Amino acid sequence: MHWADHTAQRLSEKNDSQVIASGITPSGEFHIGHLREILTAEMIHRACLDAGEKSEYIFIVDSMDPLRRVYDFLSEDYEKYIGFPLANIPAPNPDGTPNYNGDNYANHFLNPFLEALKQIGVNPIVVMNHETYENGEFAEKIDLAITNRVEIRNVIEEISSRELPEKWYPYNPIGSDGSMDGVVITRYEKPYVYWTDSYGIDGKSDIRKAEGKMPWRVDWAAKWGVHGITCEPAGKDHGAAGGSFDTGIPICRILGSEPPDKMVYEWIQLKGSGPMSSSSGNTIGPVEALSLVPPEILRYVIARTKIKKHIDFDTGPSLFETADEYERLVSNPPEHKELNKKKKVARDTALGALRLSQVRRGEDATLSTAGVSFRHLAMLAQIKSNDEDIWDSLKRSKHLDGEPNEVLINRLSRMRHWIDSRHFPEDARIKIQESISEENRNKISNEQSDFLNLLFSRLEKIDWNEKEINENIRSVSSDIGLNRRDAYIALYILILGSEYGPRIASIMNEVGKKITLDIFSKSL
RNA sequence: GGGUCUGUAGCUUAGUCAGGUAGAGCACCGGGCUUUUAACCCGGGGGUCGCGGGUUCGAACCCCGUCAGACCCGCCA
Repeated sequence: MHWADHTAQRLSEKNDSQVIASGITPSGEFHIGHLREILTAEMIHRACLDAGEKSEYIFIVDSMDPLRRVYDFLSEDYEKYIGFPLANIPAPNPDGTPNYNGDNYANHFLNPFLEALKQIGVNPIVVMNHETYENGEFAEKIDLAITNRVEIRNVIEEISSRELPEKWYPYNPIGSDGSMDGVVITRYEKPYVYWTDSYGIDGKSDIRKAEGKMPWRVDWAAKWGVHGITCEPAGKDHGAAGGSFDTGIPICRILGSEPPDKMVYEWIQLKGSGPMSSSSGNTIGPVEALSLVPPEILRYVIARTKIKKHIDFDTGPSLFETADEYERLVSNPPEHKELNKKKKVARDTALGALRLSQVRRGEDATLSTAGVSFRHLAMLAQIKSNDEDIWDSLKRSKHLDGEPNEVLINRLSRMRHWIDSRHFPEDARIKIQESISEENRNKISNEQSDFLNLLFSRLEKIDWNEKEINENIRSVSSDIGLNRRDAYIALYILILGSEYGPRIASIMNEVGKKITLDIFSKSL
C-alpha cells in the first residue's frame, strides 16, 4: 500500500474528519525541499479524500515568525528589523535593500511559491499565522500557556534538555520599536501582558491581537489545537528525540487539545551538494524546477519515495530515468492477475504513486503521458528547431497519432528549457563535430573511408532532405559492399564523434547541407 | 555524549509495520524489427538482502550487538 493511503487509513481509525497541515516560515526564497513538506501533506489529504473521508488541507504560513538575522541576500538595512514579525517588514529589492513601497516580506516570498503550487495541482487553504493572532483565535491558548507556564517550561526542559530562565514566559511581546527581542515580561493580567523593552520603555500587549507571539515550540502546539489539525508531517529536524514534535505533543494537551501523531519525513538534497537551505543559497526554486520538470514528474519524485527516505533531487541524468519510469508505469501498469501478497503490495504501491502524481486529483494517468520517452524527445528537440518537424518525426515513428496533445506540447517546451539550461546532462547533449579527431580517424577502416568518400561526392549533388540523404547512405553502402551497420558507425564517428546516436539523416538534414559537407571535406 | 532515520543486483529501488521459495526498472549482453544504431519488440546473465549473533520448523522482515552514511539535540522542511 502507498504510504499516503496507509496514513489515511490510520487517520480514519482515529478521527471522523481530517485536517492535514503544512507549516513553513517564509524567511527567504522557497525551494524544492519545501515542496516535499507540501506534497507529503497534500498527498495524504488526497488519499483521505480518495478513501471517502472528509479532509481539508491547510498551509500555515509562519508570517508572525521574527526575522532571525540578516541573511546573505539582505542588505545591512535589515539589521533594524531583526526580531520583527516577517509580516511587518518590507520585502527586499533584488539588491537586498528594503522596498518600502512593495509587499511585506512574507508575501514577497510566498506568492511565487503559491503560483508554483498551483502548477503542480496543490490548492491549499492558506492561513497567514499573523492573522490568526490578529483576530484573536490564539487568545485562549496564550492565556492557557501563560497560566500553565511552569508546567510547559518543565516539559521543554525535560524533553529537550534545554534550560529556560526562571522567569520564562511562553509569550514574546512586541516592544515599542516593533521587535520581539529583548522584551521582558513584568506581569500578566488577562488579556494584557505587561512588559519592559530593551530601551526601558514599558508597555502592554493584548493577547487577542498580533501584539506578540508564542515561541516556536508552543506556537506550533497551539496551532494544532486552534485549527484542529489531525496530521502534520514535519521535517526530520523537528522529528529528532527532544525536538519540537516531542515537546509539542504534551504542550498541545496542556493547552487543552489532542495533538496529531508524530510523523517525520526526510529531506531532499541537491545531488552532491548537501541539504538545501534558504539562507545558504544552496537551492533550486520550485519555479525554476517547474520550468524544466513536468509537474506530474515532480509529484512523482515525491510520491514514489517513502517519506523516511532521503531524495537526491537531480535535474541531470536521473531525470531521464524518473520521467521514463513514469511513462512506462502509465503505459504498462502492473497487471491485475493472480499475484502473491508481496507482489500485490508492490503493485498497489506503484499504482498509488501514479494516482497521487496526477496534477488534477482523480484524473486518468494516461492523459498525463506524452507517449514518447524523455530521451527520445531530448534527442529530437536538439536536432529539430521547428516543433512541427518534431511532430512529423513522431508520427513517422508511430509515437504520435494525429495532433500532439497539451501534455506533449508542454513536455517539449520544458525540454527546450532544460536543454538550454546548465542542468542538461552533457552526455545527452548532441555535439556536432567540426572535423574528425586523430583518435576517431583511426577507428575508421579503409572500407568505411571509401564509403564516406563516395557518399560525400553523391551528397554534393542531391536535394537536401532526410529522405534523399537516407537513400544515398543505403545505396552507397550497397555499392561499396559495406554492411549497413558499419556504414552508420562511420557516419556517427564522423559527425558526432561517437559510434552511435540518433537517426543520423535527421541530424544531417537539420544541420544543413553546407555545414555537413564541410565536416566531410575537412575530415577526408 | 544522547537520539532518529537509512543500508537489498553496477545504479535507482519494491518487499520490513501483519516472518513463508528475493521482485522491478535502468545499465549490460544476445536476438528480432530487412528505411538506421539514443525508436520498438523478445530473451539472458547478475543479489553472502551492511556485518555478527539470537528467537523460530522457517528471518531481508522480529530481538540484541556492531559497522557505515545522513540528520537532530541551538526557531533552517
